[in-house]
Amino acid sequence: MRIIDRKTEIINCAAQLFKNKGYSAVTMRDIAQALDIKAASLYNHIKSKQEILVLIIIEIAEEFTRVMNEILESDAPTINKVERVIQLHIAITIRNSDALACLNNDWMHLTDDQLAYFIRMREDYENNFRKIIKNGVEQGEIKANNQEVMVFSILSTLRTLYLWYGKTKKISAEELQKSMSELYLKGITNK
Amino acid sequence: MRIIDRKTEIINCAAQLFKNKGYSAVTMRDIAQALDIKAASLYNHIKSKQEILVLIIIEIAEEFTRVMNEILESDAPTINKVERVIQLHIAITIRNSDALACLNNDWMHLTDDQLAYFIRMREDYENNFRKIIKNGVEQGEIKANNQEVMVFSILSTLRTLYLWYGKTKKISAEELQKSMSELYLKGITNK
DNA sequence: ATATCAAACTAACAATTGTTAGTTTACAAT
DNA sequence: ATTGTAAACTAACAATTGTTAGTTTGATAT
Repeated sequence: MRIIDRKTEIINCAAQLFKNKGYSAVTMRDIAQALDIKAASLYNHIKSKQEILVLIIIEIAEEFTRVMNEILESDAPTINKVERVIQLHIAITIRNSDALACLNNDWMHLTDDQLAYFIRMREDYENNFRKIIKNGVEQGEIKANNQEVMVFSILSTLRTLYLWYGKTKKISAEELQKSMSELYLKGITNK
Repeated sequence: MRIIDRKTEIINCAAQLFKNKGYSAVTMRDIAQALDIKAASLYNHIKSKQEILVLIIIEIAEEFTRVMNEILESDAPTINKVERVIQLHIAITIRNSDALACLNNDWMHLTDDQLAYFIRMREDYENNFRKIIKNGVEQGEIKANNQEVMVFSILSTLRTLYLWYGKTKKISAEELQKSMSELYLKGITNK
């Protein structure tokens, strides 16, 4: 076992390829070639192509689930909770944008139990964020406009952050966090 | 030629399948089966699988390009232009969400000229929206916060609208338009 | 009745897919 | 020196892929 073991190297390499072309369009030979080995050699480390997908997606999904539960259970004001959700997405995007892209685009290629597990986590995540917003409205912190639109707008942006981050001139995590909070909390117009 | 000809039926059917599983994971036999014919029969109507993808994506992309240019050239206030962009995405989402999903997820499977053409349209679209925001800042209509964050947040939401629209309890195009404008222009917080 | 033609069919192809079996290599520990 | 082991290899497989060639069907117009 090295500092980063071979299996992890394969997972990371695969995630990068999946990000660019999608799970289905990437072959085991593609992954092998990127690592400068033969396709059959991959099977010394992983069980199947499916397993690679599962390992990429589930770990990230569980992290989202875990942190979201922490945020939900805290007794901070709603605005603070929304900020922490934004922070969570930024942090994971910076740490592992390849896996995030894969989670977003290729989750439907999971099968059976793993697929059901993922879908449940995803639904729970959305519902928990919905609860945060709803609670904010009840506490008078947040406008009583269409809550669904708020929920999906914010989550859409956060989920596709990986498409933007690092693309234009570099922006720090702190600045991104600040700008996004400002945008969603106060809007874009003057006055 | 019927009211809706066979080729269009194939395109629409394929778009729906592509939406669910992605271009690469859908086989010609899948498309054929959904139409209750054999795969080889498809080739009486279309030239290749690639052609289906091109026809789905390019038409929509050109529509976005065309309308964006109209909006950009108008002399309406910035806020009005942003609202019209929102309106554009809502309209196309409602009319053809399958094709929109395909454009979003499978554009990278275009090849050669079509790929270059698409990428150029996409870049132009983003740049044009960026110009609208920038102009709004210069006119004093919009806050001088991080403009990039505004651009990508709004476009992210608009581009993934197809994932949400029609999912929860139905909301009219007008109400969606109103809620989204309100959200982005004024934010979610009270006061 | 005959000809036309769109649109389906059957059968097959060459290439590519994920995967398995069995073997070799190179280095570390005994 | 011998053994063990991680990690590569070659060769091949059965299935699936997009696609082509040639044929049949069924309705419409002459």
